Amino acid sequence: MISIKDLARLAGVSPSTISRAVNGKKYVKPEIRERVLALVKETGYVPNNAARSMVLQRTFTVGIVIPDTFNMFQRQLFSTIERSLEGFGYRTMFYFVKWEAESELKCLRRLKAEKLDGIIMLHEVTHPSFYEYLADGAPPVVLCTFSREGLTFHSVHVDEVAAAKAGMAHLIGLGHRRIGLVSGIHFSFGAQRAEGYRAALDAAGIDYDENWTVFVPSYTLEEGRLGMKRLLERGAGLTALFAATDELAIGAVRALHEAGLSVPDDVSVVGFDDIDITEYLAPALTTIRQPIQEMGGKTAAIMSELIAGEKKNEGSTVLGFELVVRESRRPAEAARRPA
Amino acid sequence: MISIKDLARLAGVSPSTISRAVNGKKYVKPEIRERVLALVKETGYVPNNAARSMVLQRTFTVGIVIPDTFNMFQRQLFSTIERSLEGFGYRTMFYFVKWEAESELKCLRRLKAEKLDGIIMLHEVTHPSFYEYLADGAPPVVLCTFSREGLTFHSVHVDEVAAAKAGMAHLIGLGHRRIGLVSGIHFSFGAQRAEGYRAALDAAGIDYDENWTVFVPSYTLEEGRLGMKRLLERGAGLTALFAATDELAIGAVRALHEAGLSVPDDVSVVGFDDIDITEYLAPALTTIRQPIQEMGGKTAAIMSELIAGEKKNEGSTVLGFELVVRESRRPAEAARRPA
DNA sequence: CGCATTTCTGCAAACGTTTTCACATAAATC
DNA sequence: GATTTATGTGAAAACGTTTGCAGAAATGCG
Repeated sequence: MISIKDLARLAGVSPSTISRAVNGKKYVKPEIRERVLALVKETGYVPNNAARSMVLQRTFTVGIVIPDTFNMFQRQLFSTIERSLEGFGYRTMFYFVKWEAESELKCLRRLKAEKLDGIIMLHEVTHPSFYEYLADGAPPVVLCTFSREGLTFHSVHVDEVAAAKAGMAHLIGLGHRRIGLVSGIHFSFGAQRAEGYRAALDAAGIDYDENWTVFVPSYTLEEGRLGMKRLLERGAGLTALFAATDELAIGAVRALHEAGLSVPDDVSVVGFDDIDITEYLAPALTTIRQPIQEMGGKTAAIMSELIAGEKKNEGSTVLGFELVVRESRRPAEAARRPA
Repeated sequence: MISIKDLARLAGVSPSTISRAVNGKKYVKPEIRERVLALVKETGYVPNNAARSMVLQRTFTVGIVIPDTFNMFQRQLFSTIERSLEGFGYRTMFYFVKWEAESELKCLRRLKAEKLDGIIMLHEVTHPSFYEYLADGAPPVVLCTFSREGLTFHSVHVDEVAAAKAGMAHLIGLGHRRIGLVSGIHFSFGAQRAEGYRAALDAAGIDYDENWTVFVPSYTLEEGRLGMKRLLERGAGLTALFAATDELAIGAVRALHEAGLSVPDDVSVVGFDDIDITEYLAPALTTIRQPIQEMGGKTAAIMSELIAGEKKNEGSTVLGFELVVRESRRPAEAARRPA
């Protein structure tokens, strides 16, 4: 692998001049610049990142911390962020972390070992020392899809409680009274969406029954299926289900089918996120759309401003959600065989 | 951010000793090692990666090149590889590349700028200079999910043609004769699966009709839908469809539904890959399973051996596939209304 | 033409590690 | 007790860049 010194020797100039030519600095004689650039192309020389970040004390790289089991929503989101960040001239480094203290600490060590320009959290870590680092020694931070009260980070997210309420309001508006919930025990959005669920029932004057809700350990297809099975075993006579994510909803629909029930003829289902696949399902899923493009773009833009020092490292950006009505719901009176 | 020198001053020893203590080398007095390690924990010191890779001339990092539009199969695959690589003590750096020469060249530059220990290709790039680099100046390379004839890289993949033939044989065995194909124009697997499709028809003595096949520009849900729509417009009376990926299959099923046709009552559908969601769909998708765990594990293992210098940088590992029969197919005589 | 700018160039220091080498001390061997 | 061997330590070089500084050459201006 060729270095700047090799190139300097080849071009008959000093490394300093090569550096200036390659980086498009002023004060390089045009003919020399040309010669150097030609040589660069010919030899395929690329400046070594490690050496560069060593002296510059930065990497032009933004770290993205994301659960290693990231769901389709997060997948679409991080792609948007990555593309957006690229537009701002930043590279992206992914840190997949598991739901374990050890994995979080490992991630933290890796974060510290790099001179990142910024960190985007797409994952709500739990270890206190992680937030300690973020608040203190770390480069600029943006939390995306969640916020953390009491801490002054920038965050970009929707109003989860209100969004869940809107989904529930839709079902209630269709005449449903006995509405189930499948949510997860992890991440604050799980609790917030459950809170929206309850608030909507309260607002409609519906007596809340513990039998209607189930909390699963992760937001996967399989957990959605298992959660719905548990709900079915209780025989609570539900005519509708609110799922905290589209994945859970898809799993739940499968469980209903396996039990011989139809969606939406027997049970209506509403999901959350509006991932790509929802509109290709049978039935296409009614869901709450999070504005993925906007979220990703905004997150990247804020990060860019933060790095440039044009913004203070705090503030909350709350984006709008949208109810997307598709095929998986039907008025309550049409429900033939409740679950 | 604290450096090794700061730590040396705090501990009252030289940086050399700190380095030895932190890296668990011999020749450090036990009590000093203890004192240093305590100090490391207290200060949260983590050695700087750039400086480290500068002197070591390596990064303990494997680069993974992957399409920025990676599908669910690739998503599951790279997670497996990442986890596996972590087990071998390697970090992972992702390079998302678009289907454009410029994007490939950019990726190439980034690859060169880093002193990676190895490169795993989950994406079949096209630019000649990319393969030139891989063959020449690059660290060890493993191609995963495809191979490249004439070039001596290690590759891990299934026999695509045989796998497609197996899927087709299943449909033909069910009595289907008029079988459509939706595949893509990019990546060699698109052509290979189409080749298997044709070979199966030939073997069964079925006259191949150009109207039965369509090639789409990418392997997305939407392209599957659009591809099937085009097929439907031709009115070729198909009783079955073979899709080159599960995503295409899901999109195609949607198109059939939109046309008022039932899967599998009117048209049987077989996909390829066996991504997670296939078994949760209605109908659950019959498909060819690629052994994702095994592929990822094998790829990581080979990479690890390659880095350790225990293996030559060539050779092909062909893994087995498996037909997974689910609900999306039915004997041909049962087909009520062909497409 | 003489002087003040401006443009160009190279030297050397710096970034934060690891490791070789030389040296000092302790332990083992005879 | 003298020699060999093992253990512990620090100074210094090296990795590949960028950039401040100083000096040289070219240019501008009266």
